Amino acid sequence: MTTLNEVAAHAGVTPATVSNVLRNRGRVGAATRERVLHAVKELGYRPHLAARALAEGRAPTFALMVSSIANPFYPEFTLAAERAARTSGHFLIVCNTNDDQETGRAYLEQIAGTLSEGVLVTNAELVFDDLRAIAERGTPVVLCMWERPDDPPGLPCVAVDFRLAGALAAQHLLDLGHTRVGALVGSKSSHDDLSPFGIHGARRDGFVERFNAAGNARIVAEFICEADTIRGGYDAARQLLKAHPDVTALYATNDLPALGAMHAAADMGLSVPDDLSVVGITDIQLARESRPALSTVAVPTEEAARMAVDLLRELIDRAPRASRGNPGNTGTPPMRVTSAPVMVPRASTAPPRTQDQRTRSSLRRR
Amino acid sequence: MTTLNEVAAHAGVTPATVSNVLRNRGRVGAATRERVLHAVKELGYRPHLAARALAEGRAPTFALMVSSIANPFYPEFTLAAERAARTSGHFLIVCNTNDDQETGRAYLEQIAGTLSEGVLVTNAELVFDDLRAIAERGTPVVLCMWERPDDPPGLPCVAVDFRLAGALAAQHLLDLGHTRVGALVGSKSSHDDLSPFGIHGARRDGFVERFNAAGNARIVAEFICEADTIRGGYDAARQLLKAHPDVTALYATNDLPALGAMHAAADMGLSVPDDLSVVGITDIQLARESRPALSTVAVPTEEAARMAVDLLRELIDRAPRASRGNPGNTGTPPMRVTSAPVMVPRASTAPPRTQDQRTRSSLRRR
DNA sequence: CTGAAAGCGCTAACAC
DNA sequence: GTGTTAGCGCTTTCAG
Repeated sequence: MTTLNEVAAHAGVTPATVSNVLRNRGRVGAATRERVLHAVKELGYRPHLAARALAEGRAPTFALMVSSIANPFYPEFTLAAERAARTSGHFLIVCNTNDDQETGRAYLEQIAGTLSEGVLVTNAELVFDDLRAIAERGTPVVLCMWERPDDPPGLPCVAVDFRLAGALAAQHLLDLGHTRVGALVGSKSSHDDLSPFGIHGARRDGFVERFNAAGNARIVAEFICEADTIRGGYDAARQLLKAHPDVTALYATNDLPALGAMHAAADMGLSVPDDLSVVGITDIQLARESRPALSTVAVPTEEAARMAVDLLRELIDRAPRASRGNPGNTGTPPMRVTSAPVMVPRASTAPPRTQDQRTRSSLRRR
Repeated sequence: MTTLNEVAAHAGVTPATVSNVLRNRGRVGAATRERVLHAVKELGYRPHLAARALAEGRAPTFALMVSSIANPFYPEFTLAAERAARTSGHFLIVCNTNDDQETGRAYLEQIAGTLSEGVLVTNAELVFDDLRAIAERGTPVVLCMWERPDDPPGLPCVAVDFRLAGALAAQHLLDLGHTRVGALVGSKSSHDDLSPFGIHGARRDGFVERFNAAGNARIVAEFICEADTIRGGYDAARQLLKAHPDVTALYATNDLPALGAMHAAADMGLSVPDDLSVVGITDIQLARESRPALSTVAVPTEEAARMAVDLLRELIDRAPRASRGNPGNTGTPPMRVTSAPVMVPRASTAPPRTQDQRTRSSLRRR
């Protein structure tokens, strides 16, 4: 490994000068600069990032906490976050918590402020208290997909109006003429300060409110999705459809369960969208690629990732290492809100069949 | 931020002692150990990983290079790799190269050996030379999904027998009685020392060889998949099916294109598997979750990830930081081969229709 | 068993 | 413009 010192020796200057030319800091004479650059090239010098991190008091990485990168939403987010992070020379360390509090805690404990300059969190519920602690200790933290702009989490965050997303889904179904629908609502966290519907409370409430506002329509049933997966949606949808065969549409608070609901419908002999409409939330890649393509409320994932990284950087700049350890600015933590979600109608939703169409189709079931 | 020194002062010992108790190194008296531990707890001390990295000459991270984490194979691999890495206290830095040589190079240049103790590479083609350079410089590198066990890359690697995978897919189709099939072969890299079919050469050759070995069967057409995506498979399949409507089955060298082929079939009025069988390779999560579920050759992804991480660690131990800069052991680089891929028949493959069934079905097309 | 001292590779004041 | 001098926080010989 070749070090700054070696380069300096080779160029007949002092390490400080080399450092200066490499980072365009102090003014350096054109001649020496040439000599240094030459030596750098010749020796194949590459700065030791860990050493630099120590000296600068700041590491060139962000930690990104996700519940599981296997859930297709997160790779999309991760990709965007990484791109954004790279613009300031930061690397991204992925931390899969698997929705396990201990794992999340362990990551934060080790990484925050020591190997990572800041922390991006997509699933804050489980480690909320730890995040507060980290933040108070002076390491910037940003919650990346806060679901309720109207209810700030008490930490810096980027919020997406998921209540509106739910409302848009409801409106879409209403517009198509659906009056009896079922809802599959995802719930995993049992964190107390969240709605009884867990982390998808806002998505659920937005849907319910809007749908009920239409006098003649009703939400026939709500079923909890045990897991935010295709399988979870499949199981929940089967139950719901069995218990309430008269619904003409299903709303799911996330795309994966919505996709699962489509499969369930298919397996029960219902054709989507003719017999049953299905609408989800997020617009992950797969929603475009499923058959039929999933109607869903698109959420600005990339924008959220970019905003989160930007916010993180601002926090870092605002609280330079000088003030590390200080509680930092005591004002209310900043919140950014992304642009609004938008309904993306695709092939999984259609007007409900008329009564006798339904009768016919019902006969076909099972 | 509380440092080792502060803990030491608080405990009335010297930093060396604190370090010792924290890492169970030098023998420390039970009493002092207690005192130190107490101080650590009281002050909320957390070791500064960047500082430790510098002092130890080794960073607690691995870099994982992937072409794009958005391709669903990689998250699965990443998850497994992260788990394995954690067992030795390593974090994973994800490096999305987007199949761009410059990006890959930039990552390696910066990270390898300075912020990462080792490099895991899933897609070596583009940065092969750089990897060699890195390795020679003394930073361990492992290629994670080498496709041809019989043709070692000249770098440490974990190989999966993809030729066999192709053969298994062929055998499956043969067993079902297919005699006229099409092949969708993925190709992206144009690296010279690879087959004309790019990085999927082994998968293609294995299939072709086995299929042709059955005298009465033939591969009617091979089409190149421009992109290793659902869309790429969709486009290629459409073309192939249009040009060769008589094939009864499609083989794709990866699951995503296979999924796309199923969609293409659906859009062309062909039912899978009745009119057309489709088989892929890998067995990504999505293969299980598609409708119909995709028949595919399962590749031991998790095992590969684990083996890769293990191998990387061995290389690190073998070439301790003392010998950094030395070419290291000059023998031929180690290669590990995972257990064999296995055919997983699911709903997307079936025996071909008999002649008049086909005629009927053909009429339904368009 | 514990302390003292040197140094990992780099940056950052400040002097010359 | 360039060199000098201190560290960053931790590990690690080597003495005591």
